[in-house]
Amino acid sequence: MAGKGERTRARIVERSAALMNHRGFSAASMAAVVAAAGIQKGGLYRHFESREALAAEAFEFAVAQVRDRFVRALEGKHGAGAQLLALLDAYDGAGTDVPLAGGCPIMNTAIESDHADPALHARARAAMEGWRSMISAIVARGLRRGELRAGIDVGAIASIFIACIEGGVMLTQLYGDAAHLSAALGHLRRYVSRELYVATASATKEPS
Amino acid sequence: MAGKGERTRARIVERSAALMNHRGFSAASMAAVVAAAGIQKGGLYRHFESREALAAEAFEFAVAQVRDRFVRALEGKHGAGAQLLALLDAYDGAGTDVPLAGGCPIMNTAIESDHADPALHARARAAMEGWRSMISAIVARGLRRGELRAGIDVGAIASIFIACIEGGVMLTQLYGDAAHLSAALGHLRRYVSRELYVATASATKEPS
DNA sequence: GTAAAAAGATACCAGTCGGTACCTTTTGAA
DNA sequence: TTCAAAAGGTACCGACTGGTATCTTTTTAC
Repeated sequence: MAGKGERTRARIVERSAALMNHRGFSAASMAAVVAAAGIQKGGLYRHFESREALAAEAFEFAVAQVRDRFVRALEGKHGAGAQLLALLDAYDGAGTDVPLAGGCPIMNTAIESDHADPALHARARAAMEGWRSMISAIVARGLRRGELRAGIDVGAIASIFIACIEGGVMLTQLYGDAAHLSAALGHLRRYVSRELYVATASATKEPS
Repeated sequence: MAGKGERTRARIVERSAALMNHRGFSAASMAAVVAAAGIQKGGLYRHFESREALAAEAFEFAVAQVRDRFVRALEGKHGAGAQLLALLDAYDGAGTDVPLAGGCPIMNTAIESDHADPALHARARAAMEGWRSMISAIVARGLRRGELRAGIDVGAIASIFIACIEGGVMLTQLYGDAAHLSAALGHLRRYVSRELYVATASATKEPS
């Protein structure tokens, strides 16, 4: 049965993550949270020490949801080029899916918490670091295997990828038009195939 | 003398713009605003109908400050390539300058107001549209004059530019490290010179 | 210099914020 | 079936929110 309390607690985190990614992990009021979670305040505070603690868990949940999406997208992909392209493909149509419905939780929180909530800001930084290291690892491995052009800056490429993607997500959220994210993703695909690739197309098929 | 009231009003807008670009145009409290402006609430509300009206003016002021920076950067530059590169150059060291100290006000507001403040969201969209049309106009003129490669998508290039820049600004704000924005700007510079340019280097020097 | 008008300060308002004490209901092991 | 523990609901708290009525001070035209 897993215990009713645990199920309720999980439901609160899920609903809070969705609500707070839209309204802001700092900005969303407890009144809105309890309404979305289908519970009263007295009941909610039995499961969480404070609003801050709930916001932290909801943020980590939202980040994990997005991360899982991209980890799944990498399954079965072995070449660095194929993995980078798989990450980009994973964004197509992601704008309307649950995890990314309110935009990227890391970017949202990075901007919302800047100069306002140091604890949340640190969480956003840590989450972004995970996202960066995921891309950096792919690029670094591709470099070691000679699949990607030698001499490129691993950290800079991670920054370029994330900057372009996050900016595209922001524009698509702002205009309600997926064309902006598509343009950014298309640009990165061309960047990968024209500037980073050194191996032939077969490199995307043969592992190691 | 310009009237003491007008000077006070201008001071309130300036200080509010700086404060709200850090704390959020929706999130910053009136208590913080009046403290930053050096005035009491009763005095402030003589100049502004409501908090919302002040936030709107502060936002437009912040946007105008940033826009002016880039309009100035374009002065004397005539070729499309030179203008695009001048825009990118204008970002170097801009992270610590007053207008961009809290990040791009358009992006900040786009994310903060999403699903929370429709009026502010519309202002962010309008401001972004101005930013987009500035870049689109440069690219379109470059196309007409044969300076840029034919067949490129003007709107898509504007999206790519803004996405990459805004994402770079966000990363630099998040980490407090200008390297991320520099990587994004360097990427766009290479993109302009390798993918967009069709004319020789002389095209950057001879107007029309 | 004077007096009216503009500008600013003080002190308050109702409503909402996050949070909690306390009571009722539900759960689940014996 | 029983009953203690867990879970949830109700009603409240002080602090803070945006906003305003009212009084005092400063500015400015004459």
